[in-house]
Amino acid sequence: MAEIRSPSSARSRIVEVADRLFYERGFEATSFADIATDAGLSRGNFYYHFKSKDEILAAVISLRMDRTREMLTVWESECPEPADRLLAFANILIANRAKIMVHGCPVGTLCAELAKLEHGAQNETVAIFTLFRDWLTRQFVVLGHGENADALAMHMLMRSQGVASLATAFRDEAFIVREVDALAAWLAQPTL
Amino acid sequence: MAEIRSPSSARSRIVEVADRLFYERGFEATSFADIATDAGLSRGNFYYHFKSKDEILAAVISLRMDRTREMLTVWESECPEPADRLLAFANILIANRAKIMVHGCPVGTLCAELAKLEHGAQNETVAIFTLFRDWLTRQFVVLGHGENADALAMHMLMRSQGVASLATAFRDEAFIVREVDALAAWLAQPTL
DNA sequence: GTCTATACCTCGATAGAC
DNA sequence: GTCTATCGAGGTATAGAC
Repeated sequence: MAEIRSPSSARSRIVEVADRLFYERGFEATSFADIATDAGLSRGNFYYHFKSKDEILAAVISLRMDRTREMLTVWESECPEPADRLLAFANILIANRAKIMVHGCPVGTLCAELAKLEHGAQNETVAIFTLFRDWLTRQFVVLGHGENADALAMHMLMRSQGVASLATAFRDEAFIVREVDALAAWLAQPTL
Repeated sequence: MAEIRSPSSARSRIVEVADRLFYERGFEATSFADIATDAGLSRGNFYYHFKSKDEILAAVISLRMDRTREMLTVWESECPEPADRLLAFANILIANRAKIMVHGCPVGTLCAELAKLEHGAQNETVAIFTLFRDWLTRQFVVLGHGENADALAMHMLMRSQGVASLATAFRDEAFIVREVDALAAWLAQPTL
């Protein structure tokens, strides 16, 4: 049976391609022509779906927000124990190490780029960080670290960002594994 | 007495301005016109000093290399104890917190941008990281951690990168101070 | 060494035929 | 909904007068 496309398939295809290219090449370095080519559209037809580049950026950030929420929900259902949930977070670095060694963390690098561009959408990107932050905080609260749960969450986020940054610089897989192990060890007795 | 300019003063002025703009706005987002304007030159005269944007980038990276070497030398002469030298490194985050909260780490953000652009100069930027890495390693060796001195050095670099990344995202000064304190505490008994 | 003028390209964005 | 054609702005880079 022939494939039936929903009316928004072109739109979602654009967002998917933009999401990938913004990650791989950066927001500014990605042109409409790049996205249109990879999405199989003409440049002109592009503006039927998005009126500006900022609109595409907003859609991409929204997509990443949704996927992050989904991922956190999956971890919650798959890991009844908060300790295992925190380990699941740490293991993103292992699971995505190939891409991280080439393009860094999707959230961190976009946030840094938008900060330098003084782009208003930086706030929306930070909101993805906040999603992680609040979720991590809740796990630390359940573990009995209510007092400084948020500081511990920020510490975990910080280490994941640091590992991603140096992984991109040195492309050292052993470093990533070593630091994830160290993070897991820290999780056994988290202090600040 | 009138100011006497060395023949390379225009050149060094360009590099200084480019260094600042590449940090504040990013490499790609900075145009020749931007640099020329801030350096007080016409666009045309620009190419008398630099034949291409990549040449300016190379000069900027070289400048940062020199300044990093100089900084490390100063720390060595000001701090006889390796422990104090490591603290001096950690304190860059405090000293530069205002700029870091807006533009991130100069080395880390440039390295991430060049990685996405697949720019050959990424290797030269990583060399600045290596300068820090080797210097930190030497301090840990003197402190008796010869076995995993390099891993400890990478861990310190990693944490400074992570702090810079989240500092840019959340613009939280208290977070920086807290994490530098935590890093100092870790330095008292560094483990991985 | 410094300037103006300009070539040539790609960018984001628009108009209008189909 | 998709296309081609095109605009104006801004990018890198060059030529040539002074």
